[in-house]
Amino acid sequence: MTDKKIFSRNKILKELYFEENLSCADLSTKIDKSFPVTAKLIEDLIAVNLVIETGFAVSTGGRRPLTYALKQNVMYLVSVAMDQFVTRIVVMDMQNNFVSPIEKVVLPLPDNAGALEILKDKIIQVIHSSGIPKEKFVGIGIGMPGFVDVEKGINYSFLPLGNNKSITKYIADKIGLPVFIDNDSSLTALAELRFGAAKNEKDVMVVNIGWGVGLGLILNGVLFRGHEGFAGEFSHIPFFLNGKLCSCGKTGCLETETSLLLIVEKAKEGIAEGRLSKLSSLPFDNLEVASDGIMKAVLEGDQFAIEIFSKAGYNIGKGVAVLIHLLNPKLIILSGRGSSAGQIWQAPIQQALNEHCIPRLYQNTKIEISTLGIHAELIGAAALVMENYERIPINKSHPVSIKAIKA
Amino acid sequence: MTDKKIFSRNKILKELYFEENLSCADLSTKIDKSFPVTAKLIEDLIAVNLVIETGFAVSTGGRRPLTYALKQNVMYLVSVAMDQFVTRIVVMDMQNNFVSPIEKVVLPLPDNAGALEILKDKIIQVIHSSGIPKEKFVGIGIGMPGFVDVEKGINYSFLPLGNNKSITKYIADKIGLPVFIDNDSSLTALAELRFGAAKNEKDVMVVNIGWGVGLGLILNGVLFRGHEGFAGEFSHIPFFLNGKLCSCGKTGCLETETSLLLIVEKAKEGIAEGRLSKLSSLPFDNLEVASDGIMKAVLEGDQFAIEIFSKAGYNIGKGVAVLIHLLNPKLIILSGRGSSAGQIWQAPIQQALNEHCIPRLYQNTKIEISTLGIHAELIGAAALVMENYERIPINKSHPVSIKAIKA
DNA sequence: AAAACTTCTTTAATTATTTAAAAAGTTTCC
DNA sequence: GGAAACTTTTTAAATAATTAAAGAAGTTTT
Repeated sequence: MTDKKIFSRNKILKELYFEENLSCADLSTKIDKSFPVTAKLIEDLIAVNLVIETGFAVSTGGRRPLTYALKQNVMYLVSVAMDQFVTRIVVMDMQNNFVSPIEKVVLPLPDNAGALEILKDKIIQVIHSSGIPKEKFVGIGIGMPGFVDVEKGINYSFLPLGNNKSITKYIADKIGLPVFIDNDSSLTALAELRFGAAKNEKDVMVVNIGWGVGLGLILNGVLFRGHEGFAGEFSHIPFFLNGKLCSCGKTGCLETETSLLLIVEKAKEGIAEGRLSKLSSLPFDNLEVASDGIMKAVLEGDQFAIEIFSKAGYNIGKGVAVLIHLLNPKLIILSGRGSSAGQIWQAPIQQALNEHCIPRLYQNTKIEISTLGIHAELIGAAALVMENYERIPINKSHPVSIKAIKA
Repeated sequence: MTDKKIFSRNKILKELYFEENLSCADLSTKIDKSFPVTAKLIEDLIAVNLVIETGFAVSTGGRRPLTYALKQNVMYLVSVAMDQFVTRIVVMDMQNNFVSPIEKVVLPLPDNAGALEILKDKIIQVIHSSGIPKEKFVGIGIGMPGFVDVEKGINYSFLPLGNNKSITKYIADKIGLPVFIDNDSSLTALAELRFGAAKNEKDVMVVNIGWGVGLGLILNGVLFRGHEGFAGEFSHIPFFLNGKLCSCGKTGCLETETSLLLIVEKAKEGIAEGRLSKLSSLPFDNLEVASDGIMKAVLEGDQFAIEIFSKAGYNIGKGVAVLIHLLNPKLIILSGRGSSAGQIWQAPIQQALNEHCIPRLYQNTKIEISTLGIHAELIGAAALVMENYERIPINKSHPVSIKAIKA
């Protein structure tokens, strides 16, 4: 089988990962090959047990097409979602299921020279304890905060490795699987684009509400990363004249007035000042538990919690107004950890848009809360590997590949 | 000749418009066809006198390639650049030369029901007085302010035509040539992308300093227009808490603190307050003359004029800081009318970036002043037609096309 | 100064795509 | 209610494109 054919074959597998049950006609247009070529490739893939027929799709006015899907239990992925404090690792299958328990590791990233090695060891551990043979893994996808160069596999903010060495190469060498990294907000957006509310949409902003306020940009139907891969630094746009010092060293950044970190802080302050609220019993030193607790209180109607969220939401909305003016998106998705607070975001954001947007511009822009929520980054990390699937070099020791090549 | 061949043939003409003197190998990759196919098409184009050989290019280490270019005096374009007050019309050839005098028409757009008809008549007049037979015109490109839907050919802000009828269709029907419209800032960016400082760049922001502050976005190497085509509304992002009412009805928009309109106003105020300056003799009721005069004074070192520009520049810079955070561009080009003030913009903008940008982000972002300047929009309007050249339906009465089809 | 290496051009062989036709299914209209 | 008209998928034959190979022209290296 020629390199080109393998490339097309892998593109079919990739398309079937992103969308189950595609017909030969669908695949033909998606991989940009003619029907005969596509049909032949599918036949081969069925012969080597990577793809199966899944019956007929409903007719759209003509003959019903045969549909195909990836065979189960043949290929797996490792997904890693990191934030500044906690790292989650999980094994996923090609049907987007978690097939191992989500391993949660407390792994603070700032000023942590050993973080990368711990990360590597934990990934190995998760692979081992999954009981799945390593040959069945396609690759490892990792989402992380900071300035990430996707191509070079470097994070300029965290996980230092000396001399700008490649994180992906480091882990790939140690574990023996292809590794891909990206910024956490980009992966959140990728998850939404491929499996969430942004599916099949062209221009979508995914606001990743977490300890900061990240932004993943889907422009012209693809993830936009910018010249050096640093696009989406929503958190640090100069936006307020509040004089508040930001973690980045500047003042007045967007995140000085909105983020889950700020919300936890405000809650802590309020409780200290004696506000009556369900929040009074929260352990404010544990950020994850505290922020989850506040969001739970919001859903239960706690006045104080809602008040804090409304203020933060209004400020996010003002930032979103800037996005709408500059990029005229069709949809804005609120995703990430903070999306657990649900519809509470809608009202204050809409209020901000009413005040700060030209009507013509936001009239046709929807705001939606992610249904992927906290899992978005993990799903995005898996998707990242598969985005690059056709580019993964054929590893001779890779049974999955070998079987297919023999055909 | 099949439709597909005509499509590829037109793509060659298009590529030769955007870049003179391309080799067959260059064209082959650019139109995404094999060498034999491309060679055949070029042969045909030479046979019908649309393309000529232009000798050999310098060797890049091997055999010197034969280069080709568009034949002169065979095809022409009409370019129109509108702002809210003045409209410019000119005939251009395929070598980007103005081949007629630039016709300047005072044509105020706000609340002007008859503007479209005047525009149409003026275009006809320019075509006639150019003395070039209509069959030699490929099409008409028009840049205009406002919310423009490029596909539908509608401007939601100006040039009303009732019932959302298409401006392009209206003019095309009356004149008998294909018409394309776009937002003025988008065309400025297109000109920079194709013929200016953004040539061959991937991620560039073109800041169009005029009566407002427009923005043309080049993302992933192509002009980005957004979901409905309204992207780039830089002027009206909510950015200041100055309480100043903007023309859009909101307060605190970027353009309330920076734009040529504001600069003229500030100059007028200053002079009225008795500031000593070369500006005292300017006719402030004539915006064009006044703003040109102030920019001239800047270049001549007038203190007061420089002071005004520095403040405006700082505020643009603060806005640019937002762009850099969100989109991580490689290059920012200051274009449009205001670029005549030249390098004076650099210092205050850099100052703003120093204060409001994360160093890592703006370190590798350049700021440049456009060399296309005031002509950018006209050049962009011509480029707009040629961008769509392969899509222009073959008009049977079009000698240029007929000659080629016969082959 | 000749050999080795690049790059462009041409021709021939291979490969892929297009097109036409058949098969299977849905909707419409008399 | 059932045949006709319309859709869409699939198959097979015709057409067109790409690729590979070989030759030509020029540059760089040894």
